[in-house]
Amino acid sequence: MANDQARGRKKDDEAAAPARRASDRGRYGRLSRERVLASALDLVDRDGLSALSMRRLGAELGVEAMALYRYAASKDALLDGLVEALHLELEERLGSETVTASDWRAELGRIARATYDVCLAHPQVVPLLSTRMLAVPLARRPLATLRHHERVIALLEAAGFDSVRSAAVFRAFTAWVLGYVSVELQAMVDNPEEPDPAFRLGLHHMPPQELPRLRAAAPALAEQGGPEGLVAGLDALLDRFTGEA
Amino acid sequence: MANDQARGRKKDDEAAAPARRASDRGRYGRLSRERVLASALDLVDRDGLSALSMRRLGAELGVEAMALYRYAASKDALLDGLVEALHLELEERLGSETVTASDWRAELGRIARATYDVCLAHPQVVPLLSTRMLAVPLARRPLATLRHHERVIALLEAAGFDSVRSAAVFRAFTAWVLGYVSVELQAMVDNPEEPDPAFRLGLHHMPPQELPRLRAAAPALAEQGGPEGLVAGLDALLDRFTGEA
DNA sequence: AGCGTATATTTACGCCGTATACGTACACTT
DNA sequence: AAGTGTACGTATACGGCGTAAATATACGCT
Repeated sequence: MANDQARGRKKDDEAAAPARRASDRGRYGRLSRERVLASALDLVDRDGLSALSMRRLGAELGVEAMALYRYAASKDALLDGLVEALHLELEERLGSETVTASDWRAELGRIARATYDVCLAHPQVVPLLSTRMLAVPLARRPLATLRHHERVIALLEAAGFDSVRSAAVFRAFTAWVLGYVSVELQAMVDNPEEPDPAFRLGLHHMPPQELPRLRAAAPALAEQGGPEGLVAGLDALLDRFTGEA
Repeated sequence: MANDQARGRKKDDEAAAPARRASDRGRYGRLSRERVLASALDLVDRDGLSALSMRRLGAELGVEAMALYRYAASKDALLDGLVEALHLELEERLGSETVTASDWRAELGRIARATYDVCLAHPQVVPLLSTRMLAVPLARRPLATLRHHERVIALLEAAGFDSVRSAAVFRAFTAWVLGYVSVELQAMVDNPEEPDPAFRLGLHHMPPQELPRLRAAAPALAEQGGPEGLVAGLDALLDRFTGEA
Protein backbone atom coordinates (compact mmCIF):
# COMPACT_ATOMS: atom_id res chain seq x y z
CA MET A 1 0.00 0.00 0.00
CA ALA A 2 2.91 2.31 0.61
CA ASN A 3 4.15 2.44 -2.91
CA ASP A 4 1.31 4.47 -4.31
CA GLN A 5 0.77 6.84 -1.47
CA ALA A 6 2.38 9.50 -3.61
CA ARG A 7 0.10 8.63 -6.46
CA GLY A 8 -0.85 12.25 -6.97
CA ARG A 9 2.60 13.03 -8.23
CA LYS A 10 2.92 10.14 -10.58
CA LYS A 11 0.39 10.88 -13.24
CA ASP A 12 -2.96 12.29 -12.41
CA ASP A 13 -4.26 13.13 -15.85
CA GLU A 14 -7.24 10.92 -15.06
CA ALA A 15 -7.72 12.75 -11.81
CA ALA A 16 -11.50 13.20 -11.58
CA ALA A 17 -12.41 9.58 -12.30
CA PRO A 18 -9.26 8.04 -10.99
CA ALA A 19 -8.07 4.52 -11.58
CA ARG A 20 -10.40 2.67 -9.32
CA ARG A 21 -8.97 -0.64 -8.31
CA ALA A 22 -10.85 -3.81 -7.67
CA SER A 23 -10.30 -3.60 -3.93
CA ASP A 24 -11.55 -0.07 -4.12
CA ARG A 25 -14.83 -0.66 -5.93
CA GLY A 26 -16.67 1.49 -3.43
CA ARG A 27 -19.91 0.17 -2.02
CA TYR A 28 -19.59 -2.97 -4.11
CA GLY A 29 -17.86 -6.07 -2.84
CA ARG A 30 -16.90 -8.97 -5.02
CA LEU A 31 -19.12 -10.20 -7.76
CA SER A 32 -20.98 -13.48 -7.45
CA ARG A 33 -23.54 -15.28 -9.54
CA GLU A 34 -26.15 -14.50 -6.95
CA ARG A 35 -25.43 -10.80 -7.01
CA VAL A 36 -25.39 -10.76 -10.78
CA LEU A 37 -28.74 -12.53 -11.05
CA ALA A 38 -30.34 -10.47 -8.33
CA SER A 39 -29.19 -7.28 -9.98
CA ALA A 40 -30.39 -8.47 -13.37
CA LEU A 41 -33.79 -9.35 -11.98
CA ASP A 42 -33.98 -5.97 -10.37
CA LEU A 43 -33.04 -4.18 -13.54
CA VAL A 44 -35.62 -6.09 -15.55
CA ASP A 45 -38.33 -5.51 -12.98
CA ARG A 46 -37.58 -1.81 -13.07
CA ASP A 47 -36.94 -1.12 -16.74
CA GLY A 48 -38.13 -4.14 -18.68
CA LEU A 49 -36.43 -6.96 -20.47
CA SER A 50 -35.15 -4.82 -23.29
CA ALA A 51 -33.21 -2.69 -20.82
CA LEU A 52 -31.11 -5.68 -19.85
CA SER A 53 -27.73 -5.53 -21.55
CA MET A 54 -24.37 -6.72 -20.39
CA ARG A 55 -23.05 -3.17 -20.27
CA ARG A 56 -25.97 -1.80 -18.32
CA LEU A 57 -25.97 -4.66 -15.89
CA GLY A 58 -22.25 -4.21 -15.48
CA ALA A 59 -22.72 -0.53 -14.77
CA GLU A 60 -25.42 -1.40 -12.25
CA LEU A 61 -22.86 -3.53 -10.44
CA GLY A 62 -19.99 -1.09 -10.80
CA VAL A 63 -18.11 -3.34 -13.13
CA GLU A 64 -17.22 -3.68 -16.80
CA ALA A 65 -19.53 -5.74 -18.98
CA MET A 66 -16.98 -8.44 -19.62
CA ALA A 67 -16.69 -9.21 -15.94
CA LEU A 68 -20.17 -10.70 -16.05
CA TYR A 69 -19.03 -13.48 -18.30
CA ARG A 70 -17.44 -15.19 -15.32
CA TYR A 71 -20.94 -15.73 -13.95
CA ALA A 72 -22.99 -16.30 -17.08
CA ALA A 73 -21.48 -17.81 -20.16
CA SER A 74 -23.52 -15.64 -22.51
CA LYS A 75 -26.47 -13.33 -22.62
CA ASP A 76 -28.77 -16.26 -23.23
CA ALA A 77 -27.33 -17.98 -20.20
CA LEU A 78 -28.06 -14.82 -18.27
CA LEU A 79 -31.69 -14.99 -19.37
CA ASP A 80 -31.82 -18.57 -18.23
CA GLY A 81 -30.40 -17.28 -14.99
CA LEU A 82 -33.42 -15.00 -14.65
CA VAL A 83 -35.70 -17.98 -15.10
CA GLU A 84 -33.65 -19.74 -12.49
CA ALA A 85 -33.98 -16.81 -10.12
CA LEU A 86 -37.75 -16.94 -10.51
CA HIS A 87 -37.83 -20.62 -9.70
CA LEU A 88 -35.59 -20.07 -6.71
CA GLU A 89 -38.00 -17.50 -5.40
CA LEU A 90 -40.79 -19.98 -6.00
CA GLU A 91 -38.93 -22.70 -4.15
CA GLU A 92 -38.39 -20.38 -1.23
CA ARG A 93 -42.09 -19.67 -1.05
CA LEU A 94 -43.04 -23.33 -1.29
CA GLY A 95 -40.55 -24.82 1.10
CA SER A 96 -38.94 -28.14 0.35
CA GLU A 97 -40.93 -30.72 2.33
CA THR A 98 -42.16 -33.64 0.34
CA VAL A 99 -45.90 -33.97 0.39
CA THR A 100 -48.08 -36.91 1.24
CA ALA A 101 -50.04 -38.56 -1.52
CA SER A 102 -53.44 -37.81 -0.07
CA ASP A 103 -53.50 -34.09 -0.67
CA TRP A 104 -51.77 -34.00 -4.01
CA ARG A 105 -54.60 -31.98 -5.45
CA ALA A 106 -54.40 -29.29 -2.85
CA GLU A 107 -50.66 -29.27 -3.20
CA LEU A 108 -50.89 -28.71 -6.95
CA GLY A 109 -53.20 -25.83 -6.22
CA ARG A 110 -50.71 -24.43 -3.77
CA ILE A 111 -47.94 -24.67 -6.34
CA ALA A 112 -50.09 -23.00 -8.95
CA ARG A 113 -50.95 -20.13 -6.63
CA ALA A 114 -47.37 -19.61 -5.62
CA THR A 115 -46.35 -19.57 -9.26
CA TYR A 116 -49.06 -17.05 -9.92
CA ASP A 117 -47.82 -14.83 -7.14
CA VAL A 118 -44.20 -14.98 -8.16
CA CYS A 119 -45.05 -14.28 -11.79
CA LEU A 120 -47.23 -11.30 -10.96
CA ALA A 121 -44.39 -10.00 -8.84
CA HIS A 122 -42.06 -10.12 -11.85
CA PRO A 123 -44.30 -9.57 -14.84
CA GLN A 124 -41.46 -8.55 -17.13
CA VAL A 125 -39.79 -11.90 -16.69
CA VAL A 126 -42.81 -14.02 -17.58
CA PRO A 127 -42.25 -13.90 -21.33
CA LEU A 128 -38.94 -15.59 -20.67
CA LEU A 129 -40.69 -18.60 -19.24
CA SER A 130 -42.20 -19.48 -22.58
CA THR A 131 -39.35 -18.13 -24.64
CA ARG A 132 -36.60 -20.06 -22.90
CA MET A 133 -38.78 -23.13 -22.55
CA LEU A 134 -38.88 -23.27 -26.32
CA ALA A 135 -35.21 -22.51 -26.74
CA VAL A 136 -33.63 -24.80 -24.17
CA PRO A 137 -34.08 -28.57 -24.18
CA LEU A 138 -35.53 -30.03 -21.01
CA ALA A 139 -32.32 -31.54 -19.73
CA ARG A 140 -30.43 -28.25 -20.04
CA ARG A 141 -32.80 -26.10 -18.06
CA PRO A 142 -31.62 -24.35 -14.91
CA LEU A 143 -31.37 -26.61 -11.92
CA ALA A 144 -34.06 -24.79 -9.98
CA THR A 145 -36.42 -25.24 -12.91
CA LEU A 146 -35.70 -28.94 -13.03
CA ARG A 147 -36.25 -29.23 -9.30
CA HIS A 148 -39.60 -27.58 -9.78
CA HIS A 149 -40.51 -30.11 -12.44
CA GLU A 150 -39.31 -32.87 -10.17
CA ARG A 151 -41.56 -31.65 -7.41
CA VAL A 152 -44.65 -31.82 -9.58
CA ILE A 153 -43.79 -35.16 -11.15
CA ALA A 154 -43.00 -36.68 -7.77
CA LEU A 155 -46.32 -35.46 -6.45
CA LEU A 156 -48.20 -37.12 -9.27
CA GLU A 157 -46.36 -40.39 -9.07
CA ALA A 158 -46.81 -40.49 -5.31
CA ALA A 159 -50.50 -40.09 -6.01
CA GLY A 160 -50.36 -43.33 -7.94
CA PHE A 161 -50.45 -42.24 -11.55
CA ASP A 162 -48.39 -44.20 -14.00
CA SER A 163 -45.77 -42.34 -15.95
CA VAL A 164 -47.88 -41.75 -19.03
CA ARG A 165 -50.72 -40.35 -17.01
CA SER A 166 -48.35 -38.31 -14.87
CA ALA A 167 -46.80 -36.80 -17.95
CA ALA A 168 -50.18 -35.87 -19.38
CA VAL A 169 -51.24 -34.20 -16.15
CA PHE A 170 -47.88 -32.50 -15.86
CA ARG A 171 -48.23 -31.00 -19.31
CA ALA A 172 -51.77 -29.83 -18.66
CA PHE A 173 -50.73 -28.29 -15.37
CA THR A 174 -47.78 -26.50 -16.90
CA ALA A 175 -49.74 -25.29 -19.90
CA TRP A 176 -52.61 -23.94 -17.87
CA VAL A 177 -50.51 -22.13 -15.31
CA LEU A 178 -48.29 -20.60 -17.96
CA GLY A 179 -51.16 -19.59 -20.22
CA TYR A 180 -53.26 -18.28 -17.38
CA VAL A 181 -50.50 -16.11 -16.04
CA SER A 182 -49.69 -14.78 -19.48
CA VAL A 183 -53.28 -13.82 -20.15
CA GLU A 184 -53.58 -12.32 -16.72
CA LEU A 185 -50.66 -10.05 -17.46
CA GLN A 186 -51.92 -8.94 -20.83
CA ALA A 187 -51.39 -5.25 -21.19
CA MET A 188 -54.87 -3.87 -21.24
CA VAL A 189 -53.94 -0.40 -20.33
CA ASP A 190 -53.01 1.92 -23.11
CA ASN A 191 -52.78 5.11 -21.12
CA PRO A 192 -52.86 4.60 -17.36
CA GLU A 193 -53.42 8.31 -16.67
CA GLU A 194 -56.67 8.64 -18.57
CA PRO A 195 -59.73 8.69 -16.29
CA ASP A 196 -62.31 7.52 -18.87
CA PRO A 197 -62.04 3.72 -19.01
CA ALA A 198 -62.74 3.60 -22.73
CA PHE A 199 -59.89 5.93 -23.43
CA ARG A 200 -57.69 4.29 -20.85
CA LEU A 201 -58.07 1.10 -22.83
CA GLY A 202 -57.26 2.96 -26.00
CA LEU A 203 -60.57 1.91 -27.51
CA HIS A 204 -60.54 4.93 -29.77
CA HIS A 205 -57.70 3.22 -31.60
CA MET A 206 -59.93 0.31 -32.51
CA PRO A 207 -61.70 0.27 -35.87
CA PRO A 208 -65.20 1.40 -34.94
CA GLN A 209 -67.60 -0.47 -37.17
CA GLU A 210 -65.62 -3.63 -37.44
CA LEU A 211 -65.14 -5.34 -34.12
CA PRO A 212 -68.26 -4.02 -32.43
CA ARG A 213 -68.50 -6.77 -29.84
CA LEU A 214 -64.83 -6.68 -29.03
CA ARG A 215 -65.13 -2.96 -28.42
CA ALA A 216 -68.03 -3.55 -26.12
CA ALA A 217 -66.35 -6.47 -24.42
CA ALA A 218 -62.99 -4.81 -23.87
CA PRO A 219 -63.73 -3.47 -20.39
CA ALA A 220 -64.84 -6.91 -19.25
CA LEU A 221 -61.74 -8.44 -20.85
CA ALA A 222 -59.59 -6.03 -18.91
CA GLU A 223 -60.68 -7.66 -15.69
CA GLN A 224 -58.45 -10.31 -14.18
CA GLY A 225 -59.44 -13.79 -13.18
CA GLY A 226 -57.32 -13.78 -10.06
CA PRO A 227 -55.95 -16.85 -8.34
CA GLU A 228 -59.48 -18.20 -7.97
CA GLY A 229 -59.84 -18.51 -11.71
CA LEU A 230 -56.50 -20.22 -11.86
CA VAL A 231 -57.36 -22.96 -9.40
CA ALA A 232 -60.88 -23.31 -10.76
CA GLY A 233 -59.55 -24.08 -14.20
CA LEU A 234 -56.88 -26.27 -12.74
CA ASP A 235 -59.46 -28.35 -10.94
CA ALA A 236 -61.40 -28.79 -14.13
CA LEU A 237 -58.31 -29.89 -16.00
CA LEU A 238 -57.23 -32.27 -13.27
CA ASP A 239 -60.63 -33.90 -13.28
CA ARG A 240 -60.30 -34.48 -16.96
CA PHE A 241 -56.70 -35.55 -17.22
CA THR A 242 -56.60 -37.80 -14.19
CA GLY A 243 -60.02 -39.27 -14.87
CA GLU A 244 -61.12 -41.94 -17.33
CA ALA A 245 -58.76 -43.98 -19.51
CA MET B 1 -33.60 6.34 -69.94
CA ALA B 2 -31.38 7.53 -72.72
CA ASN B 3 -29.12 9.62 -70.60
CA ASP B 4 -27.34 6.76 -68.97
CA GLN B 5 -27.12 4.37 -71.83
CA ALA B 6 -23.43 5.08 -71.92
CA ARG B 7 -23.16 4.27 -68.29
CA GLY B 8 -20.15 2.04 -68.87
CA ARG B 9 -18.04 5.00 -69.82
CA LYS B 10 -19.05 7.21 -66.98
CA LYS B 11 -17.54 5.55 -63.98
CA ASP B 12 -17.40 1.83 -63.63
CA ASP B 13 -15.15 1.47 -60.63
CA GLU B 14 -17.91 -0.50 -58.97
CA ALA B 15 -18.07 -2.78 -61.97
CA ALA B 16 -18.57 -6.23 -60.47
CA ALA B 17 -21.50 -5.31 -58.25
CA PRO B 18 -22.82 -2.50 -60.36
CA ALA B 19 -25.30 0.12 -59.34
CA ARG B 20 -28.43 -1.94 -59.39
CA ARG B 21 -31.48 0.23 -59.83
CA ALA B 22 -34.91 -0.37 -58.42
CA SER B 23 -36.40 -1.28 -61.80
CA ASP B 24 -33.56 -3.64 -62.18
CA ARG B 25 -33.95 -5.50 -58.95
CA GLY B 26 -33.94 -8.80 -60.77
CA ARG B 27 -36.57 -11.32 -59.82
CA TYR B 28 -38.04 -8.95 -57.27
CA GLY B 29 -40.79 -6.54 -58.11
CA ARG B 30 -41.85 -3.69 -55.86
CA LEU B 31 -41.98 -4.10 -52.15
CA SER B 32 -45.27 -4.39 -50.31
CA ARG B 33 -46.26 -5.05 -46.76
CA GLU B 34 -47.47 -8.47 -47.74
CA ARG B 35 -44.19 -9.41 -49.36
CA VAL B 36 -42.23 -8.06 -46.43
CA LEU B 37 -44.25 -10.02 -43.89
CA ALA B 38 -44.26 -13.19 -45.96
CA SER B 39 -40.52 -12.99 -46.36
CA ALA B 40 -40.04 -12.30 -42.67
CA LEU B 41 -42.19 -15.27 -41.75
CA ASP B 42 -40.23 -17.41 -44.11
CA LEU B 43 -36.92 -16.26 -42.71
CA VAL B 44 -38.03 -16.91 -39.16
CA ASP B 45 -39.41 -20.33 -40.02
CA ARG B 46 -36.13 -21.22 -41.61
CA ASP B 47 -33.55 -19.69 -39.30
CA GLY B 48 -35.33 -18.76 -36.11
CA LEU B 49 -36.42 -15.52 -34.55
CA SER B 50 -32.93 -14.37 -33.73
CA ALA B 51 -32.01 -14.48 -37.41
CA LEU B 52 -34.55 -11.79 -38.17
CA SER B 53 -32.87 -8.44 -38.57
CA MET B 54 -33.77 -5.54 -40.77
CA ARG B 55 -30.59 -5.94 -42.77
CA ARG B 56 -31.02 -9.65 -43.32
CA LEU B 57 -34.64 -9.32 -44.24
CA GLY B 58 -33.71 -6.54 -46.60
CA ALA B 59 -31.09 -8.74 -48.22
CA GLU B 60 -33.65 -11.50 -48.54
CA LEU B 61 -35.84 -9.12 -50.51
CA GLY B 62 -33.01 -7.62 -52.53
CA VAL B 63 -33.32 -4.28 -50.83
CA GLU B 64 -31.55 -2.12 -48.29
CA ALA B 65 -32.64 -2.40 -44.66
CA MET B 66 -34.05 1.09 -44.52
CA ALA B 67 -36.50 0.36 -47.30
CA LEU B 68 -38.42 -1.86 -44.93
CA TYR B 69 -39.36 1.05 -42.72
CA ARG B 70 -41.93 2.03 -45.28
CA TYR B 71 -43.85 -1.15 -44.43
CA ALA B 72 -43.18 -1.53 -40.74
CA ALA B 73 -42.57 1.44 -38.53
CA SER B 74 -39.99 -0.36 -36.41
CA LYS B 75 -38.57 -3.74 -35.64
CA ASP B 76 -41.20 -4.22 -32.97
CA ALA B 77 -43.87 -3.36 -35.49
CA LEU B 78 -42.37 -5.97 -37.75
CA LEU B 79 -42.70 -8.54 -34.99
CA ASP B 80 -46.31 -7.54 -34.56
CA GLY B 81 -46.57 -8.05 -38.28
CA LEU B 82 -45.47 -11.63 -37.84
CA VAL B 83 -48.20 -12.14 -35.30
CA GLU B 84 -50.58 -10.58 -37.77
CA ALA B 85 -49.40 -12.92 -40.49
CA LEU B 86 -50.10 -15.87 -38.26
CA HIS B 87 -53.60 -14.67 -37.56
CA LEU B 88 -54.19 -14.07 -41.24
CA GLU B 89 -53.21 -17.63 -41.96
CA LEU B 90 -55.56 -18.70 -39.21
CA GLU B 91 -58.39 -16.64 -40.66
CA GLU B 92 -57.81 -18.19 -44.04
CA ARG B 93 -58.09 -21.64 -42.57
CA LEU B 94 -61.22 -20.82 -40.62
CA GLY B 95 -63.16 -18.94 -43.27
CA SER B 96 -65.22 -15.96 -42.33
CA GLU B 97 -68.79 -17.23 -41.96
CA THR B 98 -70.48 -16.35 -38.75
CA VAL B 99 -71.57 -19.36 -36.81
CA THR B 100 -74.91 -20.24 -35.35
CA ALA B 101 -75.30 -20.23 -31.62
CA SER B 102 -76.13 -23.89 -31.29
CA ASP B 103 -72.73 -25.30 -32.10
CA TRP B 104 -70.59 -22.71 -30.36
CA ARG B 105 -68.75 -25.43 -28.49
CA ALA B 106 -67.78 -27.30 -31.60
CA GLU B 107 -66.81 -24.05 -33.20
CA LEU B 108 -64.50 -23.15 -30.33
CA GLY B 109 -62.94 -26.57 -30.73
CA ARG B 110 -62.48 -25.93 -34.42
CA ILE B 111 -60.81 -22.60 -33.71
CA ALA B 112 -58.54 -24.20 -31.14
CA ARG B 113 -57.49 -26.94 -33.54
CA ALA B 114 -56.82 -24.51 -36.33
CA THR B 115 -54.73 -22.40 -33.99
CA TYR B 116 -52.85 -25.50 -32.97
CA ASP B 117 -52.15 -26.37 -36.58
CA VAL B 118 -50.99 -22.92 -37.54
CA CYS B 119 -48.76 -22.66 -34.50
CA LEU B 120 -47.13 -26.02 -35.09
CA ALA B 121 -46.54 -24.94 -38.67
CA HIS B 122 -44.63 -21.89 -37.43
CA PRO B 123 -43.12 -22.97 -34.13
CA GLN B 124 -40.51 -20.21 -34.11
CA VAL B 125 -43.17 -17.56 -34.11
CA VAL B 126 -45.12 -18.90 -31.14
CA PRO B 127 -42.99 -17.17 -28.51
CA LEU B 128 -44.05 -13.92 -30.11
CA LEU B 129 -47.67 -14.62 -29.30
CA SER B 130 -47.00 -14.34 -25.59
CA THR B 131 -44.23 -11.80 -25.89
CA ARG B 132 -46.14 -9.31 -27.98
CA MET B 133 -49.36 -9.95 -26.08
CA LEU B 134 -47.59 -8.68 -23.01
CA ALA B 135 -45.99 -5.78 -24.79
CA VAL B 136 -48.89 -4.38 -26.78
CA PRO B 137 -52.13 -3.19 -25.19
CA LEU B 138 -55.26 -4.85 -26.48
CA ALA B 139 -56.50 -1.97 -28.57
CA ARG B 140 -53.20 -1.65 -30.40
CA ARG B 141 -52.88 -5.22 -31.57
CA PRO B 142 -52.77 -6.07 -35.26
CA LEU B 143 -56.12 -5.95 -36.97
CA ALA B 144 -56.14 -9.64 -37.78
CA THR B 145 -55.54 -10.41 -34.12
CA LEU B 146 -58.42 -8.20 -33.10
CA ARG B 147 -60.67 -9.85 -35.67
CA HIS B 148 -59.75 -13.18 -34.17
CA HIS B 149 -60.71 -11.95 -30.74
CA GLU B 150 -63.92 -10.58 -32.18
CA ARG B 151 -64.76 -13.94 -33.64
CA VAL B 152 -64.45 -15.70 -30.31
CA ILE B 153 -66.29 -13.05 -28.35
CA ALA B 154 -69.10 -12.91 -30.89
CA LEU B 155 -69.44 -16.66 -30.69
CA LEU B 156 -69.79 -16.56 -26.94
CA GLU B 157 -72.25 -13.71 -26.88
CA ALA B 158 -74.33 -15.36 -29.58
CA ALA B 159 -74.39 -18.40 -27.31
CA GLY B 160 -76.11 -16.24 -24.72
CA PHE B 161 -73.40 -15.51 -22.21
CA ASP B 162 -73.37 -12.12 -20.62
CA SER B 163 -70.29 -10.01 -21.06
CA VAL B 164 -68.68 -10.93 -17.76
CA ARG B 165 -69.12 -14.63 -18.40
CA SER B 166 -67.99 -14.24 -22.00
CA ALA B 167 -64.86 -12.50 -20.89
CA ALA B 168 -64.07 -15.21 -18.38
CA VAL B 169 -64.52 -17.92 -20.98
CA PHE B 170 -62.53 -15.94 -23.49
CA ARG B 171 -59.61 -15.66 -21.12
CA ALA B 172 -59.71 -19.33 -20.25
CA PHE B 173 -59.86 -20.26 -23.91
CA THR B 174 -56.96 -18.02 -24.81
CA ALA B 175 -54.85 -19.11 -21.88
CA TRP B 176 -55.36 -22.79 -22.50
CA VAL B 177 -54.68 -22.69 -26.20
CA LEU B 178 -51.59 -20.56 -25.77
CA GLY B 179 -50.23 -22.59 -22.90
CA TYR B 180 -50.99 -25.88 -24.52
CA VAL B 181 -49.27 -24.96 -27.74
CA SER B 182 -46.25 -23.63 -25.87
CA VAL B 183 -45.87 -26.80 -23.88
CA GLU B 184 -46.41 -28.89 -26.96
CA LEU B 185 -43.51 -27.09 -28.60
CA GLN B 186 -41.21 -27.39 -25.62
CA ALA B 187 -37.75 -28.34 -26.71
CA MET B 188 -37.33 -31.85 -25.41
CA VAL B 189 -34.64 -32.89 -27.79
CA ASP B 190 -31.05 -32.14 -26.99
CA ASN B 191 -29.32 -33.81 -29.90
CA PRO B 192 -31.62 -34.90 -32.73
CA GLU B 193 -28.91 -37.02 -34.36
CA GLU B 194 -28.37 -39.31 -31.40
CA PRO B 195 -30.01 -42.74 -31.85
CA ASP B 196 -30.19 -43.66 -28.14
CA PRO B 197 -33.33 -41.99 -26.76
CA ALA B 198 -31.78 -41.22 -23.39
CA PHE B 199 -28.91 -39.42 -25.02
CA ARG B 200 -31.17 -37.76 -27.53
CA LEU B 201 -32.99 -36.18 -24.62
CA GLY B 202 -29.68 -35.16 -23.11
CA LEU B 203 -30.49 -37.00 -19.90
CA HIS B 204 -26.82 -37.44 -19.18
CA HIS B 205 -26.74 -33.71 -18.54
CA MET B 206 -29.21 -34.03 -15.71
CA PRO B 207 -27.89 -34.32 -12.15
CA PRO B 208 -28.10 -38.05 -11.49
CA GLN B 209 -29.09 -38.49 -7.84
CA GLU B 210 -31.18 -35.37 -7.58
CA LEU B 211 -34.19 -35.43 -9.86
CA PRO B 212 -34.60 -39.20 -10.07
CA ARG B 213 -38.27 -39.13 -11.04
CA LEU B 214 -37.85 -36.38 -13.57
CA ARG B 215 -35.10 -38.40 -15.19
CA ALA B 216 -37.34 -41.40 -15.34
CA ALA B 217 -40.30 -39.37 -16.51
CA ALA B 218 -38.46 -37.46 -19.22
CA PRO B 219 -39.24 -39.86 -22.06
CA ALA B 220 -42.94 -39.75 -21.22
CA LEU B 221 -42.79 -35.97 -21.00
CA ALA B 222 -41.30 -35.85 -24.45
CA GLU B 223 -44.54 -37.20 -25.87
CA GLN B 224 -47.03 -34.72 -27.22
CA GLY B 225 -50.67 -34.45 -26.30
CA GLY B 226 -51.76 -33.72 -29.85
CA PRO B 227 -54.92 -31.90 -30.83
CA GLU B 228 -56.98 -34.42 -28.86
CA GLY B 229 -55.41 -33.30 -25.62
CA LEU B 230 -56.07 -29.71 -26.59
CA VAL B 231 -59.79 -30.15 -27.13
CA ALA B 232 -60.13 -32.49 -24.16
CA GLY B 233 -58.76 -29.83 -21.85
CA LEU B 234 -60.77 -27.17 -23.60
CA ASP B 235 -63.97 -29.10 -22.98
CA ALA B 236 -63.12 -29.44 -19.32
CA LEU B 237 -62.45 -25.71 -19.03
CA LEU B 238 -65.59 -24.77 -20.90
CA ASP B 239 -67.66 -26.94 -18.61
CA ARG B 240 -66.23 -25.14 -15.67
CA PHE B 241 -66.24 -21.58 -16.90
CA THR B 242 -69.63 -21.59 -18.56
CA GLY B 243 -71.25 -23.62 -15.81
CA GLU B 244 -72.49 -22.56 -12.39
CA ALA B 245 -72.62 -18.96 -11.20
C1' DA C 1 -41.92 16.18 -71.54
C1' DG C 2 -41.88 17.53 -67.04
C1' DC C 3 -43.23 17.68 -62.38
C1' DG C 4 -44.61 15.82 -57.80
C1' DT C 5 -44.88 12.09 -55.00
C1' DA C 6 -43.83 7.50 -53.70
C1' DT C 7 -40.11 4.63 -53.15
C1' DA C 8 -35.39 3.07 -52.20
C1' DT C 9 -30.33 4.16 -51.00
C1' DT C 10 -26.56 6.32 -48.51
C1' DT C 11 -24.40 7.60 -44.71
C1' DA C 12 -23.80 7.92 -40.02
C1' DC C 13 -24.40 7.21 -34.92
C1' DG C 14 -24.56 4.89 -30.72
C1' DC C 15 -25.45 0.52 -28.63
C1' DC C 16 -25.05 -4.38 -28.58
C1' DG C 17 -22.71 -9.24 -27.60
C1' DT C 18 -18.40 -11.04 -27.07
C1' DA C 19 -13.30 -12.75 -28.48
C1' DT C 20 -8.81 -11.79 -27.00
C1' DA C 21 -5.21 -9.98 -24.39
C1' DC C 22 -3.84 -7.89 -20.42
C1' DG C 23 -3.49 -6.23 -15.63
C1' DT C 24 -4.11 -6.92 -10.69
C1' DA C 25 -5.12 -8.89 -6.08
C1' DC C 26 -5.26 -12.66 -3.16
C1' DA C 27 -4.13 -17.52 -1.13
C1' DC C 28 -0.60 -20.33 -0.29
C1' DT C 29 3.80 -22.12 -0.23
C1' DT C 30 8.39 -21.68 1.38
C1' DA D 1 8.31 -11.80 4.42
C1' DA D 2 8.86 -12.92 -0.44
C1' DG D 3 7.37 -15.32 -4.38
C1' DT D 4 4.15 -17.45 -7.23
C1' DG D 5 -0.02 -19.42 -9.35
C1' DT D 6 -4.71 -18.50 -10.01
C1' DA D 7 -9.02 -16.34 -9.79
C1' DC D 8 -10.94 -12.02 -10.95
C1' DG D 9 -11.73 -7.76 -13.37
C1' DT D 10 -10.29 -4.40 -17.29
C1' DA D 11 -8.98 -2.75 -21.94
C1' DT D 12 -9.55 -2.85 -26.50
C1' DA D 13 -11.50 -4.16 -30.64
C1' DC D 14 -14.76 -6.06 -34.14
C1' DG D 15 -18.76 -6.84 -36.63
C1' DG D 16 -23.71 -6.51 -36.40
C1' DC D 17 -27.71 -4.20 -34.82
C1' DG D 18 -31.89 -0.54 -35.04
C1' DT D 19 -32.80 3.62 -37.03
C1' DA D 20 -32.52 9.09 -37.92
C1' DA D 21 -31.55 12.13 -41.70
C1' DA D 22 -30.38 13.38 -46.13
C1' DT D 23 -30.26 12.00 -50.74
C1' DA D 24 -31.13 9.77 -55.05
C1' DT D 25 -34.25 7.47 -58.22
C1' DA D 26 -38.57 5.87 -60.57
C1' DC D 27 -43.41 6.29 -61.64
C1' DG D 28 -48.12 8.31 -62.38
C1' DC D 29 -50.21 12.50 -64.08
C1' DT D 30 -51.10 16.18 -66.77
